[in-house]
Amino acid sequence: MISDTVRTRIAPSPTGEFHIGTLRTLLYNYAWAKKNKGNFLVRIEDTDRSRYVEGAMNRMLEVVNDYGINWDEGPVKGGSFGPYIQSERLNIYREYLDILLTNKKAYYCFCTSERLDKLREEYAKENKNFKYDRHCLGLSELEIKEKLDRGDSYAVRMRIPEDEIISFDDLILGKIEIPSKDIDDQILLKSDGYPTYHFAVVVDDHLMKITHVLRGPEWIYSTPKHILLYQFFDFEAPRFGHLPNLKFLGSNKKMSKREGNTSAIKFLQEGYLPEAVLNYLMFLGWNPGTEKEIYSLTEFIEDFSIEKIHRTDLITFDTVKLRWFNSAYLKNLSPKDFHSKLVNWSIKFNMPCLIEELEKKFSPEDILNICKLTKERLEVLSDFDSLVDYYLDRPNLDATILGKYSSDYKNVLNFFLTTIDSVEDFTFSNLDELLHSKVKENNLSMKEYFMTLRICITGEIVTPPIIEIISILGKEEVISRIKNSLNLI
RNA sequence: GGCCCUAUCGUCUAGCGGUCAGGACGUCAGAUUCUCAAUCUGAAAACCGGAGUUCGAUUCUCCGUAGGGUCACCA
Repeated sequence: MISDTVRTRIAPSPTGEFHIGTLRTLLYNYAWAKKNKGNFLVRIEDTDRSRYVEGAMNRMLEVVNDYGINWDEGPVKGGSFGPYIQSERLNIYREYLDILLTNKKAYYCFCTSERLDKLREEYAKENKNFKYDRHCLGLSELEIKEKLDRGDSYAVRMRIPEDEIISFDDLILGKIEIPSKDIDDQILLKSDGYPTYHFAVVVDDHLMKITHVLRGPEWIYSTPKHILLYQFFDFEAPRFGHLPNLKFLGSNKKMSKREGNTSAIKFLQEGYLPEAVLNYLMFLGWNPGTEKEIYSLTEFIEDFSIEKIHRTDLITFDTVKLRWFNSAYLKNLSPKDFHSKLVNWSIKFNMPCLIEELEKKFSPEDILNICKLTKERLEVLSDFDSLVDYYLDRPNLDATILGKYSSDYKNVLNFFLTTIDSVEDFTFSNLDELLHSKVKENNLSMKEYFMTLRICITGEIVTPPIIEIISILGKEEVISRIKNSLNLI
């Protein structure tokens, strides 16, 4: 009997960057385990030595950690079902392989890759589906022993039953039936002594007591092989659920590096908040059936259910909507939290950020004000610099732009110069009240006056409210900027 | 090509035989404080096609069509 405790896993291969699609798969598995008060574990599937990338495992674990996901068992951390790295479990696989071999559920194959390639060519010529011709199945015990003793290179294949319908009840797609005659005698042990994915995954999921497997759709067709292996061993199989693939907008193939950013860590580097990315990812194939859209991880765990996962083939990863989620999270931050996220982001990812320069020049209080004004206006943290440069540098003034908003900008600037010069208490509320009433009482155009001031102070036509900005810059600086402008034009 | 799977606004989706087919992003228009953003209001925008079942199909069945997946000693 399979364990009552729900146990799920994510099993990445250390062959490169942790994929954003893998993060969604992880999220669903994690949520399912946590919803059921179960365990979620990380296992590293590094049986392909040719694609192994040094250091990739640690980077992957760090990414998962950066996204704020905690796993209960895994490499480094450990657990009672370890080791959690497949290359450290070779003796275990060998042990289980021997069971299959003695039960004649698997057989040695001494075919060379040359022979297999030739076979494939022949099949292709006749437009037939490739299936291993079981050339080595007919070998006698003696022949096998001879070849083994001689040290011939070999692989081990599983013996797929001749004519059965293998069916399973997919948690998402429902009943799936695949005829065994369409399935190839899958290699279980490669000639380098490492198991293939199909073999290792079954042994490990069983030994690690995995109860539910939510994975990408590319596994649908190999699930019968896994089911068969469970049957060969007389193990109870976990429940499988196959998720829809992710693609980029405008493409109809699953996300590839060529088309855009597929690396989970890069989103954080670009200045997306982990919780925003996670929130967006939640909705790529799942929906609570209500109108709630902003989900924390905890809330997601609460509402998540496998039944609500969408049955479809391809889902568009839409960066525009991701940006919306991110800006929504940014807006919700207090100025203080925004500030610390910004600083931490800049430090962690070694991203250049003007916040450092700003802190040298402005008081902590002013910094928080700058944060308050800025967080409403950016979608990703990396946009920050482009929104605050005028706090540090005086603008290069362009008289033609000034002329666009006022035919008499010198007068306007002189008006502000004298008015501002007279202000004693240089606070926002005071300035706001004073400047507005002055402009009004002289029956002047608000737009003309404030736009001219804005351009003079910042050099931009789009900024937060200009009076907020001058209250932060301070009287001295503002007067100096206005005087400077008057001299230039 | 064989096999498996899928099909609602541009995108993510709600819908589980009877709905003015709902929401969100995006787009457009209006309101609003000095510009912008935000906010609020409103608009345009979808059931792939054809048969069948049914009093009635977006919903069930079949056939097309389109798309995805898979056919490695990769995962």
